[in-house]
Amino acid sequence: MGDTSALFENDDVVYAATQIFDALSDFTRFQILGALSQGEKGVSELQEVTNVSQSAISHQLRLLRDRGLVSARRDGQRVIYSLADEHVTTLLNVGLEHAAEDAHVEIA
Amino acid sequence: MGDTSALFENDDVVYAATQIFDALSDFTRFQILGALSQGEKGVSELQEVTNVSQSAISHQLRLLRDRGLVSARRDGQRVIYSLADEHVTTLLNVGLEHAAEDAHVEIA
DNA sequence: TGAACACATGAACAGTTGCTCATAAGTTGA
DNA sequence: TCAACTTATGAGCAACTGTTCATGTGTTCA
Repeated sequence: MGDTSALFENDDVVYAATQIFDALSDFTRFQILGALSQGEKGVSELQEVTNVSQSAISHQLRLLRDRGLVSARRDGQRVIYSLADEHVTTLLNVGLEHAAEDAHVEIA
Repeated sequence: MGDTSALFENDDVVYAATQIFDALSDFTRFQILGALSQGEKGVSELQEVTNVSQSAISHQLRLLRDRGLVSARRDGQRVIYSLADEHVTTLLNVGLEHAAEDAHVEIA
């Protein structure tokens, strides 16, 4: 890992970092991204995972699309979403691991 | 890194992860944590770094204390804050690196 | 073409967030 | 003890967030 200390002085970079973290800070979005980290999925599949309404999912997917975290392709009537950024997988895993440690949950 | 995929099904762990990310999702808090990642600091020093009011800093420090991300000790009139959790440093760095890459900023 | 299906979008609303302002609380030296 | 200094806190408020509800858009198949 490079020396990141100088990056703290670059407001644009700091802001961009906060935006990434913000995307991961909501329960529904985290679940969506978690599901997508295990493979691309359609909206109805994501709905099963998250247990919120179709509309709510779509709104969150729009936010994630706008921030460049997921990308979409159409397959007939369905729209298939996938992670647009490998970075996200890393952050999800690091965040989960740390949360699990704090909560004393064993990692396989 | 262990296999984290099972953790996505543990709502408590997922929620804990979102709370960590939430702490990192605000510009002021990110600056505070960034400054602290380079060593413990008093409130007035943090105020210089962040350029917001003393009250605003204190409110954010309270949130970070409540979430267990920073710890405080008194030194005379001053109160010295430091990171309570090594995890945070990792996340700050990973987030910054990724943000810098996205923004095509060179890392030393 | 039209009905059925899958997803997206806009408005509206309650809940939350981060700030300011005023003030309180803790510490030191005179 | 009191004034000066540093930090913390509560109330209040404008801005933002995540959801629901209603409806729109795009696609398939008969």
